[in-house]
Amino acid sequence: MQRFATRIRTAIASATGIDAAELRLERPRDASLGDFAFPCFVLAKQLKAAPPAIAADLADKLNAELGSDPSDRIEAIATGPYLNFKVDGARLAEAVLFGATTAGADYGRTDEGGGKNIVIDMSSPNIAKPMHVGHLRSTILGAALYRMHELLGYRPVSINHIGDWGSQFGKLVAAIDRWGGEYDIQADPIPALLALYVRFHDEAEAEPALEEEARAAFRELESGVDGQVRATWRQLTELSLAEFNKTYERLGVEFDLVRGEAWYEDKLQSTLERIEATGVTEESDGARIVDLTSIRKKMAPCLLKKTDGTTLYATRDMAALFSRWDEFAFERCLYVVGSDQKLHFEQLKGVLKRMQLDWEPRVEHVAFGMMRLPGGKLSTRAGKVVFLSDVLDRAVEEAAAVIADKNPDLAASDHGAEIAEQVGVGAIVFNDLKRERIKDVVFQWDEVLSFEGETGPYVQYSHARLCSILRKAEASGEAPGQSGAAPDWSAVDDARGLILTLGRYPDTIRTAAADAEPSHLTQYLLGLCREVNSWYANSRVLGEAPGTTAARLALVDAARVVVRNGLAMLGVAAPTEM
RNA sequence: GCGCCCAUAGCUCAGCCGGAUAGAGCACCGGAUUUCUAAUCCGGCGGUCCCAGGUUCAAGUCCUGGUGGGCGCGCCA
Repeated sequence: MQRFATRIRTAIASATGIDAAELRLERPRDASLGDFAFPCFVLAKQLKAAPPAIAADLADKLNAELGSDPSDRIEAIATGPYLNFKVDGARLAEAVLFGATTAGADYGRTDEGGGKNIVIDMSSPNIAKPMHVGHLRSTILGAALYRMHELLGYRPVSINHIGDWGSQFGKLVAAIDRWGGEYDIQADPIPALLALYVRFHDEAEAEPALEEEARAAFRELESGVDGQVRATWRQLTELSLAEFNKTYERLGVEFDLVRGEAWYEDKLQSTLERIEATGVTEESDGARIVDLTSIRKKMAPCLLKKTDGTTLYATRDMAALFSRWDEFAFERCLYVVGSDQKLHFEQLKGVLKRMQLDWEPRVEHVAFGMMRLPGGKLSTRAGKVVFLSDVLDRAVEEAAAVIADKNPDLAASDHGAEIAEQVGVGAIVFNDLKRERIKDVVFQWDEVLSFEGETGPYVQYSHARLCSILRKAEASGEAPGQSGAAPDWSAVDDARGLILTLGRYPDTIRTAAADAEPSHLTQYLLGLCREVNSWYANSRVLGEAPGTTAARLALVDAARVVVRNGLAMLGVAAPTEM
């Protein structure tokens, strides 16, 4: 695939004198026009001629060169101001289809990352609070970016920056001291802790002494004393992590490092000194700040130390950032965090800029839009949340019902439950990665539980159908290894667009990773499946002339590989039947 | 008040860092199954690409100014 584009580019380059690297080939609006397109407008000024004339002229010149090898011919066709190129169909099919199937799970793998580190800060739930639908986005966006970078030869490092520090732990400890006995924290920790947290806020309004107890508890925690408070904190952390892990397992997500804010506790002092040493800090209203108005007019300063000398969120994040740079010398450090924290990351980067650290551009805030309910914002304290586990459970239930309806034999078999899990969870994950990450989303049950149209199950179903054809080919003795027939590539002439799409998979991964935008991949998969389904609705694969069947099976197999790989990148299972 | 982000079909969204006639899904209407799984496919309906200027051979895409919505704005995280 790449080969054809390169040949075209070098040919244009030698005919026009333009650097081949600067030439960008497009996709013709209408696939019947050709496989690649080059608009000639850009040459008009230089050659002092009208674009259509240039196109016609270039077509003649290029055909002489690109057509020289009759067995690997590329045809140049001038269409108005455009120069379109049509690759030899058999060559294209062979190169793309065999390329994908022989590479298999490694299709699209490159070493362009050179083993460079990509730090991905993702998920980051808060201890003692439930994971809700809002946490899903960070987790699966981060996981998808992880897999894509890995495929491109980078060495990703995922870090779960658990929210395990801060004044809210004082509140929790105080609440447990008071009413802990009334709740069964061990049995079902998260709801119990949530209830305690909510109760603290309710009762603290009437009883201010509670706030003081909370502050005292947090002071003890911060002091480093290994007493009762710390023991409680440690226990809370362990219980919560065990709960989170259940969800991570269902989502197929793992972390290289689980480092909460507390992990950076002993690095705060050195971090402050490091920043102070560059002379960018100053005193303001008794607090220690870094002024950022030189970065952007009226930008709020970064607060590093409160009046009372204690540290803040930004201080701890700066400590984390330096720690990560020192440890990994990352090529990119991706913060997969909601767009509501945009300013916070601009401030962190602003401090790096003022310190004149040249690696500042490598720190990127991969912001995503807010999840809201039809009634308004999510709020843990107000109880306006949709628990992630409930969403997954309901989706799996729904999937089981659909399978029982559409495929009763499968539902009754050993793996019926397993496939329901894969389809249900897949629907949720795919749905969340479907749109551009920056867009806000309103959580709607009927939308996330939809299995038709542009959904995860649609893609999974397409994959299952392809697998089914391959299974049947095996049974009838028509599979490639069995029949031994040479593919007659003219039998897939009607699938040109589809073949080109398959060839574009590696590039899709590349741009999705570069833009930190997995939706490029979900959209690609939806388009690919639409093309595949449409194609085989009209083209019979099995039982045709051996050469025809061989060629079409090659297409089916390549499509199967690409869909399966793409889903794997997203963390969505690809069942072979459903 | 200030800053950042978003705005494309009734609804939810694509639109390949400026190119050819703006595309899907849902919903609605109609059609396809003795055929490799109908979670599918085919057709129809549906557009002042928020508004006004500007840049350009070319603007949904870039710039400026508005409008509407979201988010944020010094001792919370």
